[in-house]
Amino acid sequence: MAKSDRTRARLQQVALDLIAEHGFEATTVQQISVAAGVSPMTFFRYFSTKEAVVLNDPFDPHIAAAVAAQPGHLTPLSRACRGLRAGVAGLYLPEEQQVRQRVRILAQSPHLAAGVWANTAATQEVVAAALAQHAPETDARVAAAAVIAALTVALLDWGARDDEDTLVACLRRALDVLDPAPVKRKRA
Amino acid sequence: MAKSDRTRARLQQVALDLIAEHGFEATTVQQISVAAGVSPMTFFRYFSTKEAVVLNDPFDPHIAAAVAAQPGHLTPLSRACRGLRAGVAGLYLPEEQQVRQRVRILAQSPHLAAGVWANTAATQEVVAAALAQHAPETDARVAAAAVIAALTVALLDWGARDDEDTLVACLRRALDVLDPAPVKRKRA
DNA sequence: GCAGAGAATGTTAGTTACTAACATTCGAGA
DNA sequence: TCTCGAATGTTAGTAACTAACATTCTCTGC
Repeated sequence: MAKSDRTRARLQQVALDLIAEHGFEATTVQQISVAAGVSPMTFFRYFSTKEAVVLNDPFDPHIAAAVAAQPGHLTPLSRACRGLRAGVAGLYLPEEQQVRQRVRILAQSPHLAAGVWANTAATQEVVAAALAQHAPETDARVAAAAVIAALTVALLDWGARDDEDTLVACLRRALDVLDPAPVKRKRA
Repeated sequence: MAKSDRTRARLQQVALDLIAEHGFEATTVQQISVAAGVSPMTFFRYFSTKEAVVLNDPFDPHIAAAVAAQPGHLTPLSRACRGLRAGVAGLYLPEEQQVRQRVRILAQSPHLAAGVWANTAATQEVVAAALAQHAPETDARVAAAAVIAALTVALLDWGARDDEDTLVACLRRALDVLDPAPVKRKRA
């Protein structure tokens, strides 16, 4: 592992610990850098903004393919939901508890929650592009935004709770709210 | 009109002009204040952040009542959409062109677009609360978020375009994407 | 018209996020 | 060991905000 990777990991770990303890706004970049034994400048070389250290999009653009693969005769919303369901199903989360810890931080600061939404812009675009093959562009954008918003809210909600619910199940339920057709036929 | 109202209006007008011309990031609070003949401190007394001068939520919390009035046997998504449709129908926009000018500014900066979403938090909550009477809370939140996201994207999309489309028609179409049942029966 | 009260604004001096330009050290391979 | 490039530091600056306090307006009652 290169030195830079270690520094980045150390910065992020220290940042998450401090923020979890004192809150996002109350934690300064200076504190983080000092605690990581590094100068503030170095922090910004690894994370372009303070938000970036805690924000990282769990949605993978590869789901666009899954969306595009859905049959074109469905409504844009259904296509998006079914595609996302397929994408979510393949989600591999090695350390769910650590993910939850981070999401918890996000859920607590409205400022960060807005950042999460902004961070999904790329995902929204690819989903919208996939939908636009069979629907007007505006409709595609609207459907994509609705689905991603639903997943985002479900994610934050999951982070705020403290039960045994699994993230994947939670996301699936969110999709069911928008597209209530999880019919699993044994055979057509 | 009190002096404070005039100052606020002047600051906002000057800010919108400058931002429309040079962009949001490129316009400093200092420039705005000077152009308005006032000190930067005064700017912040009227607008808590630079964003606030351009951000103001067009969604009125009174729509919560319309949502709550929808029949409980429908799915949360349908209830939300039908409620919002009723709310949007009663939308009165005196100066649609000025609204569009402002929305155009919002649509151009990703940072501001995220702010718009954050600004809808209050509306989301009241819609979710109205839905929660007949659905699990998480489902209610998810449906509310999806619907508001759809309207937000439709709003920004409308601002980015330059056609003769009216905002209300645009919002209605967005709702149709999520709840394709605008059936207008003559008589039951 | 005028005095006083309270609102509106200014000044000063900070803190924090972030950037640019340039100097320095560190680490791995020749 | 030398050397080159990566990693980091330093310095100096800009811009968004904030707090505390001083000043100037503006309206109201006399």
